[in-house]
Amino acid sequence: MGFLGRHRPTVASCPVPELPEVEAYRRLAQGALGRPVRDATVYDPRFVRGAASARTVVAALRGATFRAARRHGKLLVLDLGAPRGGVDPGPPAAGVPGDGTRLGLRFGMTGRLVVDGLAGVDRLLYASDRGDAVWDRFAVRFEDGGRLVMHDPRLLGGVELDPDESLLGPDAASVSPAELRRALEHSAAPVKARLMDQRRLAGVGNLMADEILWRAGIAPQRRAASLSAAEHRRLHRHLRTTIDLLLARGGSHLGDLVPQRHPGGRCPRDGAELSRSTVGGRTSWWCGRHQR
DNA sequence: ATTGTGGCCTGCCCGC
DNA sequence: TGCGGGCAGGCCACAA
Repeated sequence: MGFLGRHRPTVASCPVPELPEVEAYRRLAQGALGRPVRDATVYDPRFVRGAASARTVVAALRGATFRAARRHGKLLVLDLGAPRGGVDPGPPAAGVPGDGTRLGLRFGMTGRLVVDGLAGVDRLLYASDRGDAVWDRFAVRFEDGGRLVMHDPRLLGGVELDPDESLLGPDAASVSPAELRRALEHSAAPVKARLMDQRRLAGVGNLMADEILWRAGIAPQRRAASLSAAEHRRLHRHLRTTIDLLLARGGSHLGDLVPQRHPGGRCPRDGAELSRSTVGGRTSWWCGRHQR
């Protein structure tokens, strides 16, 4: 141990919560549907985001049930059903803030979801593997005794009552070519920054952006508006196939480029040493030989 | 309006 | 051996 680059690939072999991880959490959360909530606990008030206070969030949950688990980009939305014996409010109006019918879960970088003791993702990059209850930030206790827990050492995630889903762009897993083009055209920003802008396109984080651009052969610092029609098509194709691949493999860290995102790392395609720089405020790795 | 920057938050690993 | 600093990245406030 100790020589340059030895530890980094090891660390990078653990997932960061991006779209594939949140999709795994969504499936996990389906196991929480239809079960009456006995109580909810906010262990750290900083974990509650948005206008509603921790007290309001807890009040909205007590006696309710989760009726659906949806994913929009990296946001997991749990639709709240009526309290037991109450009048069902009917289908929720997605994107309407303030109606008290939806609970949004964000995982930041180190957040994880645990339902009845089962984690949706085995390990997290930069998150401790220890399941210390110290880092439980929010929990829902069901009448049947089970629990839904959000665990987040760094508090970069959070829960929000009635998150404004209209602020999110189209979901990256189903974005159409025209939608992707609209997210990129006329922009002087680097194409990578635009891909990661959740208002334009929801679901792509730093690791996936590097993987997608590497596969598409497009340099991350290229101005978004400078992409040709052929590059738009190529980027869309690789965006969709990369997401499908990572969903199938089960994690955003399971791309081909990710293991090489460290000093001395080489392009898996042509063997060139990868370049590193900051693009869109994030550390970016790319191949100067084939990404143009 | 768009685009860029820094701060939040903690664990880990480095050099001193 | 301990300590300080850099770094990881999603998201937000803020500046230009």
